[in-house]
Amino acid sequence: MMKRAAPYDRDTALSAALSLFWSKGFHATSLKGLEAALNMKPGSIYAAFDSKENLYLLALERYFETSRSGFRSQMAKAASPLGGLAAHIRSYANLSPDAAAHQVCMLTKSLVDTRNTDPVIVARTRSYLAEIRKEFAAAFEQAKAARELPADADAERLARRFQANITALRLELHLGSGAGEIAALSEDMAREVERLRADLICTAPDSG
Amino acid sequence: MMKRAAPYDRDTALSAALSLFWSKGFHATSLKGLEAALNMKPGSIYAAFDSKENLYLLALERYFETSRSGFRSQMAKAASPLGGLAAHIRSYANLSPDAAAHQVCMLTKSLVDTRNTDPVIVARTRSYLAEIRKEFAAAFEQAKAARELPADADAERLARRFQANITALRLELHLGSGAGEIAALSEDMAREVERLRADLICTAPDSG
DNA sequence: TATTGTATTGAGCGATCACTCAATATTGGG
DNA sequence: CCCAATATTGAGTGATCGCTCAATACAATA
Repeated sequence: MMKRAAPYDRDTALSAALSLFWSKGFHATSLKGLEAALNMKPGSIYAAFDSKENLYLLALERYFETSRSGFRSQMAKAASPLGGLAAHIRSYANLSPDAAAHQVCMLTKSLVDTRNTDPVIVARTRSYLAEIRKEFAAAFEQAKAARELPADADAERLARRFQANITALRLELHLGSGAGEIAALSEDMAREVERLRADLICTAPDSG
Repeated sequence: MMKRAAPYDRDTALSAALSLFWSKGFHATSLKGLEAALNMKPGSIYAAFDSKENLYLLALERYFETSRSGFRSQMAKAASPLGGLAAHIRSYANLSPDAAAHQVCMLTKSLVDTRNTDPVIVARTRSYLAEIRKEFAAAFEQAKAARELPADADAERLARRFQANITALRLELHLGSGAGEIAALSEDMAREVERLRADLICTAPDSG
């Protein structure tokens, strides 16, 4: 006796759920909205995903996996680690306007939305943010190995700073600032990364 | 015929409302929660504040006024404009742990929470963020006037960058990172401001 | 102190919330 | 072609949502 095949596509459904949660946040997303977005009746949703919270967690996981693998493939294409990190920042400034409005980091949104209301989601969000930061730190370590960075550079610290920059840039996109302002901001951030190169030195000149 | 005096303190009530909205966000804050926080019955709340949305807007206004005047008095105490801006950043790293957990910028939270659900709140939030940025830009202009910055420095651009840094730093506080990590991040940001000083030059040395 | 205008009260409104489950539809195996 | 196993359905659950309003308590005048 074989199981009946599921007539819904789990990946499509999760993708639709992610899109809605990303847009409205956890609390402002209703089951009614999810029913419409997933094209599923409440019973099917609960049979497939157990609860609204669990569906959110699954969508968040999907977001995390997609983000991380996207970053990895961007880095694989880069000429150098630091070049890849700078290019990653600049890539946010080149998004189409409609894609740009979408662009708060889902993890940031998740953290802000549920920080004092849903400990389970917060814990998961924290760990994904840490995973992404580890990814950044690994890239800075590669830069050290490639002698792009001095051997005593603190990869963890640079990674946290880098992640803070990305977060702020994406919030600015979410805010809907003009393309020129976004370009200037991302350029400032990208150059901050490039200025770390070991062959550049900052000095205080002699006074007078 | 005189009016009966209101037995509730409007300032105390707004402060309590702000605290609750700040903690939970607009959507996750219920009237029941507000009744408890303000110690008012639903009828009184609606007589005094019209609607949940309007109460939120009033609390947000209060937050904005407090933030701006706090920044202004910090700057008034500073030895120099750039010094004041750097000190402002460092001040976030010196908060007590319980105050730190509270510390997402309410405007950031407001933007993320209501971006696709409440246009009225979003519009007000945008304008407050712009007002704060104008405050930062004015400080950078003062730095130019005091010859701390070169005359061709772009105050608007520096202000946007500064605001992005503050936003990211406060998100990191909200995330609950360790005191050491927060201190390192804020130090990186504060030094970025100080490095703008006109008497520091970055050069690329001769190769070899 | 009686009157009058206003502030406060809180039960309860219809709508919507997340969610359930008995009934039904659909499938592959025998 | 029928049956057993599973997926889907959607009306309906109790709880809670934001909010209202007739009733009540109160303070200032006359």
